[in-house]
Amino acid sequence: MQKKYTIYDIAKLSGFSPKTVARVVNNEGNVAKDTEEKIKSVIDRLGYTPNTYAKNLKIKKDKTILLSIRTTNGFPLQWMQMIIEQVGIICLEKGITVLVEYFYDEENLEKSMISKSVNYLDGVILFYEEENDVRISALRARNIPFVVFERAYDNSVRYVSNNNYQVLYSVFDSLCQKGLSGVELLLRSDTLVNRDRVNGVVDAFKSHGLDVSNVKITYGIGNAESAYSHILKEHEQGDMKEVFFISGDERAIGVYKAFEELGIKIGEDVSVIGFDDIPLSSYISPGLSTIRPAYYDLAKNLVLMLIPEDGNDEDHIVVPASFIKRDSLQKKFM
Amino acid sequence: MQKKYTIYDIAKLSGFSPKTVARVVNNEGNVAKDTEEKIKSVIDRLGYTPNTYAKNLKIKKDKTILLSIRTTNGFPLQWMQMIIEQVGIICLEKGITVLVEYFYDEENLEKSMISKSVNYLDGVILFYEEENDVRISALRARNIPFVVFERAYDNSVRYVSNNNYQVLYSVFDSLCQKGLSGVELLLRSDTLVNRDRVNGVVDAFKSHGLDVSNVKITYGIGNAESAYSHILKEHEQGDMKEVFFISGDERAIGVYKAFEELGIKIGEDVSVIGFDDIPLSSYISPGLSTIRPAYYDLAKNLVLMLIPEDGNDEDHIVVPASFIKRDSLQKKFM
DNA sequence: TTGAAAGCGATACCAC
DNA sequence: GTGGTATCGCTTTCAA
Repeated sequence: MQKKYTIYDIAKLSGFSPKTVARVVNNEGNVAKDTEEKIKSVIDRLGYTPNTYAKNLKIKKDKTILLSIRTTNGFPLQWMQMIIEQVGIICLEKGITVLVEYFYDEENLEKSMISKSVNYLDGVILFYEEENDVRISALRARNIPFVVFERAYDNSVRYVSNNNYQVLYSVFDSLCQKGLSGVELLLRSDTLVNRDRVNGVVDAFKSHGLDVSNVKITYGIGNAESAYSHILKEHEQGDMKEVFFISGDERAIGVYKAFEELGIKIGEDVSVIGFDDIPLSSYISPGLSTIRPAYYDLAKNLVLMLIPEDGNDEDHIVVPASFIKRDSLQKKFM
Repeated sequence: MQKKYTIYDIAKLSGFSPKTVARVVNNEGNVAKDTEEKIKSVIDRLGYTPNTYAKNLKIKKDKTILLSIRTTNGFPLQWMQMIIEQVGIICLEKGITVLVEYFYDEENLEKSMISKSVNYLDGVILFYEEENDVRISALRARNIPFVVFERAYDNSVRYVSNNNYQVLYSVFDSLCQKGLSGVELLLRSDTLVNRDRVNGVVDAFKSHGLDVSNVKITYGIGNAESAYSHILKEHEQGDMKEVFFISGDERAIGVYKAFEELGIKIGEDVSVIGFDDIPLSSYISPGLSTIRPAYYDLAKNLVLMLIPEDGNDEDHIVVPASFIKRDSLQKKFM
């Protein structure tokens, strides 16, 4: 471990004052070309970099945001990784430091950055908000700005979300027009996000004068396995709709496996529609029709909510997603 | 925005000195029970938390590591997310702060934490090291400890890796014993990791006295799409092996799709083996046989290399992976 | 068990 | 263009 140099070391060795060194380091201008070169050469020689802590002590300059990810839902899902990557790229560009934290139980809150670092954090992005989320009360108590991904339970909480209602409405409006008889929605649980999606579908049916009983809603489909066994059971009971919407492309794999075993052809006998458009969706066979969130826009808005640039002051931002048609859709819907 | 309280505010309001407040905040002991209670109540009332920058200025206390992820390889892959999550959980437990950074081109190095924050970082975990990686020279120049995931090009660089050679050797040793005639290895490119894997397979064949020409090596299979089209082309040319090892479960989807179109039955006519054991692998049909890295152990060792606990001083740690047999394996190999 | 005072490494303000 | 100096909030002696 070698000695860490300070601005005073550079000042002494270059023969100028600490303030002038600071001017060079921070590109403040008002420095003679000659002076600048001399100072720079000393800096390079010693490999000096400013001490982050000292720099931010007097006046906080660096921006830092935290991604707080609840992990109780089991395996990390790919859509989240896609947003995280976009957030990372945007923040690198803007010089914002990104922290991540996998929050997995309430007792860990005190170990969390949320509890420890008030002055440190400029904002927090919360994934998987729950009702009465302990993270939110902690953030409020500490006055740390935060934003939730997907519509929040607490309406006073700011969020960025997909246009769940609208995109589902528009997809099913179009399918109804093309003769859709009925659909089953396979969902994890009765969350706000899913309520929006359900309402979109239901309203589309209504707008076509179709009976709402043609929309079958099934909760408890939290992973590919439960999707698989649900379809098998349903087939046995002989109560199947024509189209299956499954909230999460990863889980669609379970639906595919079930239909394959049953000898039912996806894209011919039935249609399957997912949500997320993860990379694998175009490579399973038949290609999975799905709803593609605008990952970059979602990420950008999440960051801007915490570190606003000019006049961003909306509390709720809804980002349009798009429908990607692939072969899992019956011909008549294409 | 409310006023941020300092240790002096707490001292004044509680009637004790800043030092005594510090003793309470940091659980240093040697404080009268009564004093402690009074001070704590003031702290709670005002929601005081220490200023991270001031705390670390005099003597650096907080531990911070950076995950540096190169993104030129396209979509984020799930295995990486699985390691990141484990790293996050381990660090939360240990009170280590985790930064992530998506590094996507050389020019961004100067914006990177690697360049900016010497005093700030206790260590860096590098994903997707390349030959003459600019990140490594920067880290060296700045004397920041780092570790690479998977065997490094530069042998003086510390790394944590899967036991690529050994696990492939052992898998193919067993398959050869059960009558394997030939295998094709579908790989992205000629990296060290893949060389280890290739050598494991080749040595297994040799140890059974089999001709090495039975091991066909194909590079350029970087995603599901290229796997798909490669298999189709190969079938046309009539040059197919019996077993396919594809480096990355996500890409196996392309192989599945191709065989399905060709009417070739995986698990009967051919076998497919992946690497990573991501969640979807058990739900595609037939279930994908694959090699499962010990994600938790990998993560733990990566963290310990940077923040050693007691007597960790190895430079290269190789973590055993395990073979998961599923239905994509022909019966004779089970 | 408690407290006073020096110092960490930058920045900002004001001189020159 | 350049430099002195107080200051940020906490920790660390060292005394009491």
